[in-house]
Amino acid sequence: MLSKKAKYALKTILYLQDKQLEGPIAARTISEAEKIPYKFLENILRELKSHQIVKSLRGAEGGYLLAKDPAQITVAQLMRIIDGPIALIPCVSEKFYESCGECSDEETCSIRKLFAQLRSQMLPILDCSIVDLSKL
Amino acid sequence: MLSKKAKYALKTILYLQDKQLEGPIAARTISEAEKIPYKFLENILRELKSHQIVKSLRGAEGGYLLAKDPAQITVAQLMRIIDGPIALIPCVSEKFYESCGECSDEETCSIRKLFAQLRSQMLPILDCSIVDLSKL
DNA sequence: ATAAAACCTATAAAAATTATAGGGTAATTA
DNA sequence: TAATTACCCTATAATTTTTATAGGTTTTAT
Repeated sequence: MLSKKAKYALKTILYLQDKQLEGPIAARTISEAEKIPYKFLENILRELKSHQIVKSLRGAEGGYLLAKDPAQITVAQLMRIIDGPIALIPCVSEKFYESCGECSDEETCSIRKLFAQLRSQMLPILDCSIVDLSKL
Repeated sequence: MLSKKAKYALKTILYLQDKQLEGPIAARTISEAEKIPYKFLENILRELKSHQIVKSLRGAEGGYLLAKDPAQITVAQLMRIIDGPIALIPCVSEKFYESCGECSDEETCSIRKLFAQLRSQMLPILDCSIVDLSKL
């Protein structure tokens, strides 16, 4: 399941995309519009900023903006930043690979093959850009 | 990510499938062979039994057996029993539907459409029977 | 100057996951 | 029939992860 945090992040990005022309949007504004706890949202925004998904302007009249063309921002990117791997077991994760430890032989592990297959089917769907979301 | 518990359950079922001809297998045996904490395994086996995945024989020489043709047992079934929904958000789950609460309009929610699509792509892969796992 | 807002670190609270404890009950075998 | 084996069940503890809050610092526009 997606974490609440990841949902918040998605909503935040969708909101910023929507209000792109209005200049920087304050975290407080997003918090109220999307009913996200303000301080929690700040943490999320900081993570998104550190991954160059959003940028920010400080001081009065400051706020957040998308850091790049929304067509370049995908759901998979956001999920990875907030929740980590897309894959359901770590030993088939591309970006967050870890040995399961438990299975003795990774090559012949039958569970592994299934989840590798699953991951590669999931990926193209999640690589959907946030602008294309509304066109589904 | 799959929970450790779900991995344990998968391993257990695979183990039982392998040892099918040897009659009932004691939880202790599975626990030692697969390095699953014994008491934790008992809990898992009880859940699997309540869902008619395994059956049990009590007393000395007792143990667990698959309750049905392994061709009829799928990875998706096991995941649902142990971890709940396959879907990544509850409002697109078939067996565990719940309103997200957060989005005002489920019909037009753009996130929802993506995850509905994702779920329907995941399902056929996870509906793989445990006997077919080794044939991948 | 003042107010608004991002920035940052730490901590707390809640929930979920993982694991253990301790006894009860049924069946087998000696 | 007594002892042993192993499933059955409920409760609780320990750990980890998730969610949320607290309290400040720094920056900037007015």
